[in-house]
Amino acid sequence: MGNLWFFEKVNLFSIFCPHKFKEYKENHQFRNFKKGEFIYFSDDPASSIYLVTEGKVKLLYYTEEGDEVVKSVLARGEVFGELALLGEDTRQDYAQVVTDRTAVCQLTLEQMQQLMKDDVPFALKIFKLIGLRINKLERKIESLVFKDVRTRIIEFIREFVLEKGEKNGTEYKVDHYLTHKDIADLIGTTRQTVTTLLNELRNEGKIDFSRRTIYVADINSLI
Amino acid sequence: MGNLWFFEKVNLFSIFCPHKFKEYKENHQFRNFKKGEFIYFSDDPASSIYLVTEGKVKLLYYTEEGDEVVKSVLARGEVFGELALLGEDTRQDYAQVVTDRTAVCQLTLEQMQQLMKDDVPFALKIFKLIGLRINKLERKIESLVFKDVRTRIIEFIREFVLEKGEKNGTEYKVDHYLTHKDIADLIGTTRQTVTTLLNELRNEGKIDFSRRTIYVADINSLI
DNA sequence: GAGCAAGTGTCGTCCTGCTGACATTTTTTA
DNA sequence: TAAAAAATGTCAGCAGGACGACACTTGCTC
Repeated sequence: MGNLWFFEKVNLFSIFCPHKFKEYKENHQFRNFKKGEFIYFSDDPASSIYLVTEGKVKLLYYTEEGDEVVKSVLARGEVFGELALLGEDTRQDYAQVVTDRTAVCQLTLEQMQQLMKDDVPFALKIFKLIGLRINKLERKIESLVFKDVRTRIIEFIREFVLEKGEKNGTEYKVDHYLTHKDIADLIGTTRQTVTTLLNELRNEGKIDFSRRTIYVADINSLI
Repeated sequence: MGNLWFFEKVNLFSIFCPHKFKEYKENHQFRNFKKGEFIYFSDDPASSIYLVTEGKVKLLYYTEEGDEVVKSVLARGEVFGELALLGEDTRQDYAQVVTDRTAVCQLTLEQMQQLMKDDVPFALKIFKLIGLRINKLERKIESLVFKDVRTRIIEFIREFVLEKGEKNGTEYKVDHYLTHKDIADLIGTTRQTVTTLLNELRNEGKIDFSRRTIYVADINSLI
C-alpha cells in the first residue's frame, strides 16, 4: 500500500542466495543442518542474518527454571537474526533446526549492510519485515492481556493456516512441526490446555488435525 | 558495547531541535500542546517522528469494547512514532499529551531519512532504539506468561525508578503522571489489583508513594 | 522389531487475580 | 467554592486455567 508498493517485487531468495541465480559468489554462505542442530546460541555475537531456504527452524529461549520456550517456528522464505541490524550485539535466543535437510542462506552483517545500501527496495523490505514483527509482538501482548485461551488458540490457528496453509475454497490445510507444547508456548498457555482445546474444537467440527497437519473446514466459521 | 561504542555521543536534541543549537532551520517543526490534546490519531498517516522535549506523552489504543489502554508514557528525551521508519504507513495507536506545556520536536519521514543518511552515528542510535524496543516487548511477553502480578509490579517499579528516578544512595524517588489504571495497563492487570498490591508493598516497607511520586527505600531489597 | 522417549489425552484440585460493587478521597471544572 | 469527575481503597464471590498425575499412543533408536 501507499508509497511501498514496490516491496512485492523484491525477491529475498535472489539476494540471499545468489548462487542459485548468478555465478557463484566468493563470500556467499549456504549451510545445511540436521534436526536438532543449533544455528546459533544465546550470547553468541549477533553478526549474521539468515534466510530459511529449506526445512524448519525454531527460535527459543530457556526460562530461569530451565524450561524451553518456543518463540517462533520459521519455514522456507522467512528471515531471522535480523536484530543484528538494529545494534543487537549478542543473541538473546537460540536458533535450532527442527527438520532434517534444513538449509539456510547466511549473510554477514557487513554484507547485509552493503546490499541494503546498494538495493534500496531490498532495504525497505527488510525494514518492513522488522516493522511487522513489532506489530505482531504488540498484538500478542494485547491478546495475552485481554483474550482467553480459547480465543487465542482460535486466532492462532486462523493466522497460521492463512499464512502458511494451502487454500482450497474456504478449506485450509497446513503441514507443520509443532507439538502441543510448541503451540502452548506460542500463545502463552500450557500443553494440557492446548490438547483439550484442540479436541474441543475438533468435536465442534471447526477443525480437524493429526500430528503433523491441521485442517480447517471453513475459515469463516472459525471465529 | 562492541562496535557501537559511539552511540552515547549522539545527542538527539541537537538533531531533533536544531533551533536550540544553530540558526533557525526552515523546515524544522517545534510544537506545543496542552493536556489532553492528541499529537496523532490511529489511522493517521505515519509520516513524522517525534522527540519529547518537555512534559509527558502517552501512547495508547482502545479495545474493541472501547476501553482505553496505555502502551507507554514518554518523557523528555524520548522518541516516538519511529515505526514510520519501518514502513508503517498509518498509525496503530494514539499519541496523547498528559501534561500542560508539553513540547515535541517533529521531523518528517523525509527529513529523518536525510539526516540518517548524513549522520551515521545518529542513524545507528535510532536503530538501536528500535532494537531495544523489540527486546522490551519480548521481555514483556515473557513476564506476562510466566510471572504473577506481584512480580510484574515489582519489576515494573524497579525498572521505572532506575530509568526515570532520582537516585540518592540506595534510595530512589520518581515523579510521574501514572494512575493506577495506567500502571495496570502497562503490566497487564486491573486497576484494583494495582491499588491493592501497591498498598501491600507499602505495608511491607518496600516502597512509599503518593499520587504523583513513588519512593523506593532500598532498591536492592525490592526484589 | 523390541524398548524407550516423546507426544497426546483426560481428570480432579486448587489458587491467582478478575469482576462488580460501593465508599472515600482528591482534583478539576464551572 | 460548590458540584462533578476522576482516582483510590477495600471486599466478597467466582472461574479460568495452571498444575500434577497418570494412562495411552506414536515414533524414534539400536
